[in-house]
Amino acid sequence: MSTIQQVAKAAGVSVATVSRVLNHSDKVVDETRARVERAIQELNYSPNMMGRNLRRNATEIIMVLLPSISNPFYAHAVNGIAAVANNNGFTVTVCNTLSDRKLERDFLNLLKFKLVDGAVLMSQEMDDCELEELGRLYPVVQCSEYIDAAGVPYVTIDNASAAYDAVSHLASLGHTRIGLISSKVNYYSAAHRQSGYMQALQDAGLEFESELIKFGDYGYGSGMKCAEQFMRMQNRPTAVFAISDPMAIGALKAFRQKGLKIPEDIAIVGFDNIRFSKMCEPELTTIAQPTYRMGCRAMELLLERVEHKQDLPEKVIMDYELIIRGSTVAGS
Amino acid sequence: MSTIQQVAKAAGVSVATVSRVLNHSDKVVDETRARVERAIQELNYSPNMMGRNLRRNATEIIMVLLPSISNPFYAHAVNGIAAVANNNGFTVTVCNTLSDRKLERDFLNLLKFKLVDGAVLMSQEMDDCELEELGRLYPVVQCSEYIDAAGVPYVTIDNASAAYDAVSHLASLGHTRIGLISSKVNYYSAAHRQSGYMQALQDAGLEFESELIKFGDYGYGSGMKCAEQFMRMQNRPTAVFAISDPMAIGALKAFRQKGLKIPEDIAIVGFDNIRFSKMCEPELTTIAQPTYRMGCRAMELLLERVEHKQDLPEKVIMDYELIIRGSTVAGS
DNA sequence: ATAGTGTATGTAATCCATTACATCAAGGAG
DNA sequence: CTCCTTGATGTAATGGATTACATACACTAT
Repeated sequence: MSTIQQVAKAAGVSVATVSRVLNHSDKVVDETRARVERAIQELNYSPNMMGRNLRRNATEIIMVLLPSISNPFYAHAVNGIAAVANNNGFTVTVCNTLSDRKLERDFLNLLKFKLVDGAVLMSQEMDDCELEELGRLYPVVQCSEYIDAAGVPYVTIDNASAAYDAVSHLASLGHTRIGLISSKVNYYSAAHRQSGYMQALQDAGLEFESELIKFGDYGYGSGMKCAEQFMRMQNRPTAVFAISDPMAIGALKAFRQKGLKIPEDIAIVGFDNIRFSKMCEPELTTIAQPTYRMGCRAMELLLERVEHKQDLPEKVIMDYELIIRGSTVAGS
Repeated sequence: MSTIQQVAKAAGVSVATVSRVLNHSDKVVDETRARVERAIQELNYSPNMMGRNLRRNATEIIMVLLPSISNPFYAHAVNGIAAVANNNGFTVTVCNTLSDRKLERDFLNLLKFKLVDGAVLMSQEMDDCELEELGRLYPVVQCSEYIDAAGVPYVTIDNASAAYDAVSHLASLGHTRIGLISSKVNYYSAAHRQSGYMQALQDAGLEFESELIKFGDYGYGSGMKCAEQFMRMQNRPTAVFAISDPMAIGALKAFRQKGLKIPEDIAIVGFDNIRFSKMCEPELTTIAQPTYRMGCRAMELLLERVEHKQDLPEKVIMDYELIIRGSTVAGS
């Protein structure tokens, strides 16, 4: 590996001149520039980023923190984040916390240690206080999952309203016992979706019973288990809203295995519109978030913070869409 | 942000002593160490990694390069990679190339620029020569998708043999016209699976016809399109082997939409055993790769290269498993 | 001819932590 | 009592690039 010193010597100029050729480009006479560029070629030189970063105190790397890359929901958001980042000369790196506090902390240390310039948080294990401090010290934004109180900008949808629409859709189809498959993990989005569910029941004049809520972990398997619990009830629901597509699909699968017909015997609504929601049978009615655009928007907010050190705690609420398919209305 | 100098001054010692407290721990008397640690606490100091990395010429960060985080197949491998890496004090970062050569190059520059210590390649856009050079210059290993000729270590399964088993399974069920859904992208794994398919046909005494091969892009949608092509044939196959699960599931969906019964009218085998393969109807017969363990093994190889600069081009072939489910044998 | 202006380039400080080598004190051997 | 060893700590060079400031030169205006 050659250094800037070697290039300077080879070109017969000072390191400052080489640096000028590499960067600002101003005030270097053509002939000198040519000599330097030739030397760079010959030595196959490329600047050592550690040296540069140390001096500049910036890396132009952005980190995306998410709990599990195996959840396809995140993929589109990451693509949106990356698109905007790349357009602005930043590189994006994905860090998989596995919902582990210690791992999450390790990754966040990359911010502290200045190894990344900023972070997009797609879900966090930390509490409001920690997040609030993090937001004060470093450029971070939240995307999709968020904590409002922490003064950290976020991009999200109105989860309560989306859940309200999903459940109202079921109610409008005549269902009077509507189950909820929620999450035992205590995410705010889950709480909001749950309160949207409650509100929709109330507005439809339906009775709420605690038995109607089961708790999963966002995965297929847990959806199946919740469905089995529903089927063991004497007075089982005729419709179920699951706060994630994999849980909805797991439930759908379990119901069908027991011989129930979807949507005749039981209707199902999911959340997130993952690709597979169109592949299962019947296709799944679900809420679509504009994940790609949410990622883009989140990255734009982050860029403002990284570049201009602006720290208005912006809040962006994006539109969602209820996509009606065969799991609630036969033949659609 | 405080520096080591400030800590040294606050503790009334030299920077060397502070550094010793931070690192080797040898030869620092207890009382001094206590003073330094108190100063570190008070100043809320943590070492600047850029300075450290510049000096040490290492970052303890490992990069995983993959074409698309939305393909669930990669997630498990990444988890395996991360597990081993974390156990050894390394941080793992995932870089999403979107199969874009330029993006891939940008990410690989992180190696050149010393911003990461090594890389696990899960699929590459570059040609044999570029890969060979990359392997000579930096610690890299291949996982799953690989190029043999480049002298870069790899962990994989025997793709030809796996495809052979899949197709032989179909032949043993009595199918005589067996279609293949392959990839138009020119990955070696696709070529190997295709040659396993050919070999199995030959060994089963079946005729090959070029019409029996259709080409997709690994995704659901392309699987559906291929299935539609098959259905337009006068003499359509009674069984199909797809080299990815999403394509298999897409095909399954398309066949069912046309009223075909699976597996009675047409049997389907996929590849990768993604989670959905158990969620679709009927469940999908597929080849399972030990993805998590492959990730672990790849990371172990990489660690040898990163730490001991060992450069034997090791080749690890792992076992796969044919998982027989309802898409080929009713009721299983 | 002289002062003044502007442009191209060089010198050296700087970012922060690590580490080879230097120093100093204390204790042991002769 | 002197010399040597050992252990603890300090001094300063080092890694590579950036950049404020200095210098040198050419050219214009008077």
